[in-house]
Order: sequence, then C-alpha cells, then structure tokens
Amino acid sequence: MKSAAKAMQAEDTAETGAQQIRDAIREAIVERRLSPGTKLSESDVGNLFKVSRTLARAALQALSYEGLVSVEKNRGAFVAYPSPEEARQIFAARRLVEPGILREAAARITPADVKQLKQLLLEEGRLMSERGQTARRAEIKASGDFHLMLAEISGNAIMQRFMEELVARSSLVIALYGQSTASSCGHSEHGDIISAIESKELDRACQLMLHHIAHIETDLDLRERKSLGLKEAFEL
Amino acid sequence: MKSAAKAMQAEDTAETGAQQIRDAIREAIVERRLSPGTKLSESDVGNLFKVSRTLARAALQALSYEGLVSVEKNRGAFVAYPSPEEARQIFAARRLVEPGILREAAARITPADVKQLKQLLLEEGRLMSERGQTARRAEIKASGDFHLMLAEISGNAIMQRFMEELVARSSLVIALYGQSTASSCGHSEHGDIISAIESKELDRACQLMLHHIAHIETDLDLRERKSLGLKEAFEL
DNA sequence: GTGCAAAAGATCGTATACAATTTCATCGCT
DNA sequence: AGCGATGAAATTGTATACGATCTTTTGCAC
Repeated sequence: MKSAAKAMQAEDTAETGAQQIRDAIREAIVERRLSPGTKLSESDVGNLFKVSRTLARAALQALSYEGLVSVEKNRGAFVAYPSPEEARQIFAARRLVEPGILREAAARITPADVKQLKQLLLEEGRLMSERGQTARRAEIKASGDFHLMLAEISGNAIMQRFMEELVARSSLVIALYGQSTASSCGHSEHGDIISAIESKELDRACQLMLHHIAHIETDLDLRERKSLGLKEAFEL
Repeated sequence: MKSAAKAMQAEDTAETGAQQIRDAIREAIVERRLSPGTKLSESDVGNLFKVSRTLARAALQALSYEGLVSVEKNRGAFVAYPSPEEARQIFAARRLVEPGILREAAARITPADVKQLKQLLLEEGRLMSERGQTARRAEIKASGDFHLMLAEISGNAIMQRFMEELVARSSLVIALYGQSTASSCGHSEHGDIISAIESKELDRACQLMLHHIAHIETDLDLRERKSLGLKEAFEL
C-alpha cells in the first residue's frame, strides 16, 4: 500500500536524495523514535545520512510543510511539539473529513479492498498481542494505516495526502498527550467499521468512525503543560 | 485577512527570502498572470527576484508541495497543469470539506465577522462591474477570499491551510477548463450563503454551498485536451 | 531532403564556502 | 554570590561551484 501510494504521485519527480531523508525522518517521528521537541540540526541530519547540509535542509523544510517539524529562524528545526489547541484542531479536522472519506470509500470499495483491510486488521491484532518496542511501533503504524487505507480506497489523492498529514500529526499528539499506555487506536472499532461498510450501513459506519475518533481524543489529557521550569520541578 | 493568516502561523519562523518569493509566485499563479504549463526555471526565477538559485529552488519546491507547480526531475519546474482527473478530485475535496467548515464557522461567527464578509461581498460586486485586466484579477482573488474567510472564521488553522491550497488549485483548474468568460464564482450565491448563515439556517447554508460548488464545476469542460500537436492544429 | 549520431548548450542535483545570527561561556562589576 | 556585558563557538541563511542529466543543434551519411 505504501508503495502504491508513492507510485501514484511520483514517477521521475522523485527528488531522490531529500525525499528519502524526509521519509526516513517522518517514519521515525510517526513511530515515536523521535520525541516531540527533539532538535534536528541540519548538520547532524546531514552527517547522519551522509549527505550535505543542502539536502538535510530540504528534507527538514519539507517536513515543516507537513507540520511534523517546526523550523525557527536562525534557531533550527525541532520535532513538532503540538500545542493542546493544535491537537484539538487536528482531531477536529479528522472528525470533519473522515466521515466524508468513508462515504467515498464505501461507494468505490471492491472485494479485494475489503480483503486487504481485513488483512491489515489481522496484522494489527497480531502486533497488539506481541511484546517489545518494535512490535509497539509497528502497531502504531498499522493502526494509522487503517485510516490511510480508507483514504486510498476513496480514490481521491488529495484527500489521501491530507489524511497522511493528519494521521502523522495525530501520532505526535498521542505521543505527547496520550495517557493510556494502551495502543493508539481502539482495535476492535476498526473491525466494526469494516463490518458496517460491508453490510452497506453507511450512516452507521460514519457514526462508528466519529465515535472512534472521539474515543481516541478521550484518552488525551490536553491541559497546558507549562514547561515546569526546573525550580517548580524540585520544590515539591 | 491575509496578514492575519500570516501572523497566526509565523512569527520569526519566516524563512524570509524563499517565503517571499514563494508568495509572489503563488499570487501570480492564482491571479492567472502565469498560465498553467509555464516554465519556471530556477535560474530565471533567481534572476527575476535577484537572489541565488538556492532560494529560487526552495520557493519552487514549496510551491510544488502545494500542488501549484510540478517539478520534473532534471527538467525543471512548471506551473501546474492539472489533469481533468485532478480537477475532479480538487472539487470533490471541496464538496467534502466546505460544508463542514461552514458549520464550524456558523457556530463561531461574530457580528464583526458577518460585517467583514459583507464587506468582501461588496468589494467583489464592485470589481465585477469594472472593466480591465486588473479588475478581473482582483475579482478572481476576491471570489476565492470568500471561501477562505469562512475557513478563517471556523477557527481551525489546519483546515484553513488546506482550503488555501484547494482554492489556489481551483483557480488553476478554472483557468484551464473554465468556459464562461464570466467570473469564477457565482457572485450572488455567496450572498445567499451569508444570508442563510445569518438566519441560522445551517442545513440550507450547506445545501447552498454544495450547489455553489457544483455550479462552478458545471462551467468546466473536463475533457482531455491532447496537446493537439501542431499538425492537427493546422489541418482544418 | 531525411534521419540518425554526436557534441554543445542549458538546466537541474548536490556539495562546499562564506556571511549573519544566535547561543553559550567567561569575565568583570556590584 | 548574583547579574550583566563581551567574545568565542555553534548554527542557520545565502551564494557560488562543480558534476550529472536532459535538450537541442549540428553535421554526416544515405
């Protein structure tokens, strides 16, 4: 699926160098190997990937357009640290677009798509029962892939790209404000949505999707964390 | 409004050089001073704005993320030439998100906002009656600003940015496939939508918005134009 | 005159170099 | 000791340089 998405948008427009670095860093952010606020200096990134600062910079700029890193003038790039307000807007956007995407997807879905969705679900379940960091990370990715796949099925490349941005940023928000150590997404809810689509209960599928998103938000603690600056941190 | 949008997202994150060039080119594209397919070589852009190719390149890359220019590897950057399929997806995306944005906006709208919207409408009407290229260009911009302002009122910066992209790309589509020499947007329909919002007829406002978008699409001729390569062009 | 091949020209891809700005440590003062 | 100023180190902002790839032109054979 990932490869399909890539193949669709690009042929030789592939900006080989920077693109690869961008993807690598994005993956690291989405899988939470990089924490919000981490500094990403151009030189460091360049050295790490064995390229010049030019390419490193281009990659960071690209990520800044996606909202995954914030670059501050003359200060450098950092893994984005979404504010509570930003977090709310990200999920508001998802509530706004995902039902619509779902409807589009349901209208065009093929048996092969359903099969692939269920495959994804299975894989997600398998990872959930596994222990270990790698499994956890793969699970995070898989749970986002469910939403992304619906966008892909919808057949609208623009909405697909937008969803990719939203899912990636959601991962950051959950990393920052998520409370339950449990997984990012209620796994069973994904299955329910597929069932509703299969039985053509479109309105119900949308309801389930909205509940699902609300459910994720419920697990967030969106109170302003004022950096708690060293003094307060120790005067208990 | 434009300044408000900028102030919100950026403070010193302003990437001064490239950002300015990017904005200038975008404006030129949206106002149709640059036609789809026009070549934008890095050197030319750099010379034009009296900066190095580095900055020109950064600006073009940025525009490519917004879908306004397409860069082809080792060949150069061109003002985007959206395919009919792309055009359909752009408007499908607008149909998907604009009703939701409208609902959000209606929930938060203040009297001051209404006043500003009407102001915009008035200005739009004034430009419509005027003659001349400059008036036409200003009108195109104004008609898009109506939709953008609703997004701004909705208070969701993410959806606002997405709408900015969609409106800009719509302008390209209309430039390519629009038939009526008339303006890009049914002017009166904007007024109707405001009225519906004022009288809290939310469902009706959404319906009007959908009709409005459909109305714009009706004016498009989305048939594949195969470049009509010089020979066919003259053998009538 | 037509068609293909090779070289010249133009344009992009990437690296490196230098200037401007910020950050941090050091020093002196209160 | 605490606080502010000053200078060095680090980092980003921008320009230039060189190599790679594509385009176009030129020239030769047919």
